[in-house]
Amino acid sequence: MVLEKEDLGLSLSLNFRADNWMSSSSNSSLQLNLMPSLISSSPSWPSSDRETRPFLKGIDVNRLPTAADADEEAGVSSPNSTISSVSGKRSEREATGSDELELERDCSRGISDEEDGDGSRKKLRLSKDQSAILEESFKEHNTLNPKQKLALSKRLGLRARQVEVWFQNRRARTKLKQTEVDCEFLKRCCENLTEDNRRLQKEVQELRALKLSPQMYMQMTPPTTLTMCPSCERVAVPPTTSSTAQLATSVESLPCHLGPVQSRPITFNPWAAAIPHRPFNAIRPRQ
DNA sequence: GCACTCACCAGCTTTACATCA
DNA sequence: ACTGATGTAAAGCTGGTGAGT
Repeated sequence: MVLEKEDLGLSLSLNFRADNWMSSSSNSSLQLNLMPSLISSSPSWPSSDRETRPFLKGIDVNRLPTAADADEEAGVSSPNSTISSVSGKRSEREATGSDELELERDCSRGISDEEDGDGSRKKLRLSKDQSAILEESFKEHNTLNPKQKLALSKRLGLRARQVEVWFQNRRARTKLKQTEVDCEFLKRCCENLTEDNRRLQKEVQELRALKLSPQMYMQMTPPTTLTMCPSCERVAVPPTTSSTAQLATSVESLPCHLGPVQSRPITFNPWAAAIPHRPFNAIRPRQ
């Protein structure tokens, strides 16, 4: 069975406003929708398929939490993290070799009396319903507080650690997808700029050719300079003749309420127009 | 203020499993 | 039917950070 990305409920959309891309305070413009469009389509395995799979020979990895799991949920929700978090002290802690620590570690690995004890790691495959519920929960909030984690783990019949891991991996997948979208977008920006560059180079060549014939040069319409009234933010209508004098007086004819104003040329930044603000709504900022 | 512990997270890796040629 | 390559997702490992003591 091959699952396409659509099967995972991942959908992408590129929506951006060209005028606010560079603004750090702008709204999210490049939207990435990684939420399940169809909850029922998200799981890796159909439940019927799952029932026939041979991979659960040893233990039922979807078993309800055991007493050890209950201990975990009661406070040691992330035993592996707990160990690893004390990065500098890890060796110290392991050197102590306390029974509690070993038990805790075993719990985190899913090792229990029910397992065959050969050290092999049995892989959990979430059921269709479990995946759907997790996706639904992720859609609401991509991180879980301990209370939510506990409630979800009980609802799903999983260990809190399993729910935690699922959310971590899900965030990672979301971010990876976001990166792919960003790369694709930047690639297109690059292509557009290359095309612009080619067009402008051609224009420069043409202008240089015109410069060689002064008669034509004098007949040319002067370069348009847009001006803006600083008070009302309106753009002045550019002069339609080639008269330099009229061009010079165009500032005074601005639609301004405050009398003579200074002109303000409008600058156009192709990057500002082309590159939308990079959204990361789905990604929670690091603590 | 400082040291320590704890919980959580991101990033990367490993591993089990499914699928396909 | 078997097998190796490959993709995917669950889980492990490591280091960083903030909060609490």
